[in-house]
Amino acid sequence: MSETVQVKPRKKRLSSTERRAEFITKAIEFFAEEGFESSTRDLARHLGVTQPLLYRYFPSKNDLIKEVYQTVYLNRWREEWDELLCDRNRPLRERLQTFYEAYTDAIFAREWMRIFLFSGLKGVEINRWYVGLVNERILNRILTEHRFENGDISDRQATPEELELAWVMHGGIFYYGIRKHIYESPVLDDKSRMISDALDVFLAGIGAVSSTSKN
Amino acid sequence: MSETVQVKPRKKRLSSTERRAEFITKAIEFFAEEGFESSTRDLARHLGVTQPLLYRYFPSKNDLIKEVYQTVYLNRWREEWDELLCDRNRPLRERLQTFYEAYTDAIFAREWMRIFLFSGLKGVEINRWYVGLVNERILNRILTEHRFENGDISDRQATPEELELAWVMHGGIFYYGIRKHIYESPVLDDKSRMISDALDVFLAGIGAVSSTSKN
DNA sequence: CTTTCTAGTTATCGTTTGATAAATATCGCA
DNA sequence: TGCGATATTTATCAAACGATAACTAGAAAG
Repeated sequence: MSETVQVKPRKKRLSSTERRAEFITKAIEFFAEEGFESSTRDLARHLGVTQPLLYRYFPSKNDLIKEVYQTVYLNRWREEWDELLCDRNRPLRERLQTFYEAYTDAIFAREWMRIFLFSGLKGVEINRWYVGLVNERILNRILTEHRFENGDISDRQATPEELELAWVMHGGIFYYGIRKHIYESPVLDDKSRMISDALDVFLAGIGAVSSTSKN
Repeated sequence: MSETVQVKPRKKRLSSTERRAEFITKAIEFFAEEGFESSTRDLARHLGVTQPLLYRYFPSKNDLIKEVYQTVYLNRWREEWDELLCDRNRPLRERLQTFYEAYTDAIFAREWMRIFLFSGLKGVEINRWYVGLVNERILNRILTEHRFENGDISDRQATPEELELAWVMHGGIFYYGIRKHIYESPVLDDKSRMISDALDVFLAGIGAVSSTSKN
């Protein structure tokens, strides 16, 4: 008989922190697909290890989930976007196109979208925090920049109606990601075009709305 | 001692089918809040009965969940909306305002929104079916009616770009419900105003987009 | 009042769950 | 090569899970 060589697909042994990071990365994949109620045994199978090993790296399932949240939510926002949105050397339309293309590149990932909604349904704190971030770092800035570009030099706040309209625009773009990654429904391939149209429509409409007072 | 009267809070005994319907109604409340992974014991507690009783009305937990889906999804669409959207005696703008106010009255309910998203994340068939319904009975009709009102008598299909823009509008409105019932974030109180602005913006922009061909 | 039917409860089964302890395998290093 | 440290597995626990069977109560029919 030909000698059967025992193929060991064993990877190089990683340092403790690297292994931990690998576990979190794969836990994100797993929980994004199966939801956070899935069992630690199924998770361990997805990691290719036994279930009790998880408890050497994380004190409890809930602690692991918290780390998943942290990893998914944090470092998603890029500092350069703050400057981009406020860069008055470039026309607002152009800034918004650049921003939304980069932003949706970052968040329109299956894992991020699904974990965002899973955590939203659970009502966890970090989700609410993120909604506040969108409000302040994106929408209010857009409205401020729009007022500036249209010569409104009063430093008034955006009206609730203006803010709502910005949310409708933002939500319309965001819903493209929901349709694609949650509903798994076909969407227009050309994401840039979708963004472009959404922005055209928004910028054309925002002036009319903010200057109109309805009862 | 004053005689302690045994207060029996027992309701009138319902017929089997009525009781069943009551269980489903309360199961919708429960699952909408806690998710479908929650235990039948917690559900029974919410119903004020013991857990095995559930199995007298439903063969299994999964069968109960299916009935919850059916009840929540079905009969949500009103036949009159089909006629409303296609009623060419009224201006499209007015039809859309009436429709979206009624439609959002129907779906912007905490239970519906949450079960819709829970089931969407699980990828159940009925959710995909509903997305198709929105596509055909709302968005494609809106685009057809818009073409008609603007004198485009060719019976061409809507372009993918036009359909996408309709989805962005619809998604923007829908996202108002997500923010309110999933994120539990404050939204503009005046829902009619939100719809009105979203429609103004959409109808102003759709013409420009459909007549523009970008590479 | 007694009988009958069934909505409802109590008791319990086998499985799965999160978690722990003890045993083993494998690496880094002298 | 052999030793100590640590990564990983095997074995196991108590609690919670979906589900079933056997018992009980309470209304309806005679």
